[in-house]
Amino acid sequence: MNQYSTSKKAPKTSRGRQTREKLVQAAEIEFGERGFYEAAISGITQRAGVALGTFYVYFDSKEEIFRALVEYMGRLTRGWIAERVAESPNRLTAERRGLEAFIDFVRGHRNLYRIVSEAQFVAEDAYREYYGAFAAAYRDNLQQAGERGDIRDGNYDIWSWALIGMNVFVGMRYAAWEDSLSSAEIAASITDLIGSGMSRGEAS
Amino acid sequence: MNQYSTSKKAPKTSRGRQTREKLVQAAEIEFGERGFYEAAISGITQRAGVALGTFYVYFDSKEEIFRALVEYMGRLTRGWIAERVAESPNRLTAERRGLEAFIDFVRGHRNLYRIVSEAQFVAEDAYREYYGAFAAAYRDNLQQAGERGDIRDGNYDIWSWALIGMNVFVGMRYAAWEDSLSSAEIAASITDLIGSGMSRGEAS
DNA sequence: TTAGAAGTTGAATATTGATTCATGTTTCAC
DNA sequence: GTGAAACATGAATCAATATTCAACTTCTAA
Repeated sequence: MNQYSTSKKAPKTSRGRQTREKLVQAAEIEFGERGFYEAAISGITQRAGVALGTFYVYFDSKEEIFRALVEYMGRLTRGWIAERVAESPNRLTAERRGLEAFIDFVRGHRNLYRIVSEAQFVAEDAYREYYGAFAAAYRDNLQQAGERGDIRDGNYDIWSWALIGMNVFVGMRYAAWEDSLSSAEIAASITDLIGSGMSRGEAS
Repeated sequence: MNQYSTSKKAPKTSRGRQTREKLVQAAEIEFGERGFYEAAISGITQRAGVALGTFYVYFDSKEEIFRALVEYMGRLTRGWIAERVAESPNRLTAERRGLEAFIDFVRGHRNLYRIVSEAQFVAEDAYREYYGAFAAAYRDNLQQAGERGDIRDGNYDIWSWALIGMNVFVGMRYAAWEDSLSSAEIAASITDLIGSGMSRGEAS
């Protein structure tokens, strides 16, 4: 299983791989700006600088390139975050760095939200896999942190989804929609919340 | 400003209001099942039991009824939650009840997610208003709880979006996608997380 | 050098469904 | 009882674009 997953149309030469890559990157812009249905294949091929027919050399349909794009964005995002979270001294620091990285990523890929959330209709399985992959990785990290005694016990499955949701919504509001606050400020505020909770310490 | 907002086509009689209401409810199903673009006006009118042309008596376009639907769902959701959160003894209890109510709501309106998130492309302003209204209400609640000394200080704006994100994602995963866990269980796990945080209590 | 595999081209096809509109029906104030 | 406003109807229009395809070009192994 490679990055071309199930397609019968995988490129065989490096020239072909380049063209396919150009198409996927053009699709990021076209789908991001116009949404799946308003996006035109001709828009993608124009942006990629190839002829309309070339599209069908590499993809069977509009839906197929969209799926490929969602997977591509997922790999890109997870890779970017994993790199910047690596070797954090503890889970809370990893959370902070992860959110910072995510916000920075969104600021460089404004179309991420539109693309990913449209996958819900266009390719629901791709959508579930997208977040499922994040959740699985998150859960493992929490598990390990729990075993190290780094964090409290809890239902880490549920926690993972909750933490992803926080990241996604904070990213949407403060990175995709507006960027007056620095990623560090935002991440600090969130880390404070999930580190100590919102209750006052009186009961303990 | 009423629920028909800017439309020039507001119904004038109760017969008209009924027909319009039937159309919006049919739209919830049609848009929810097929998504905005695959949804057909004829599908909406058939479900509502009226003729195709009747649609244009009440709405100028497919987009307009979609906007109306998003607003309608927002009012419905907020109303439902507010009712079940009212008169909670403290903020954490309110959080728990709110999430429980939300999960139950989603289980009765499986199409909520598809509709709301598709609004991102179809009617971005309606989408922002949808979550903006939630966030504003949330922020006010946190503010009041903070003033009462019920919760710690923090950036309540950011916290609001984080908490909404948690609710949305947990609801998606455990209510829209799967419902093996009870809303009470889920809410308890989340309340635990946001109440006390994930750090162990050693430092304090 | 060359065959054929891989890649490229863009005009033509074919389907789909949103919106219009001319006509018919119901309601009700007077 | 009547006229007008409100409401309801569904066949016809029309624009948009995903996909196909037959011809052409580039590359590479032997």
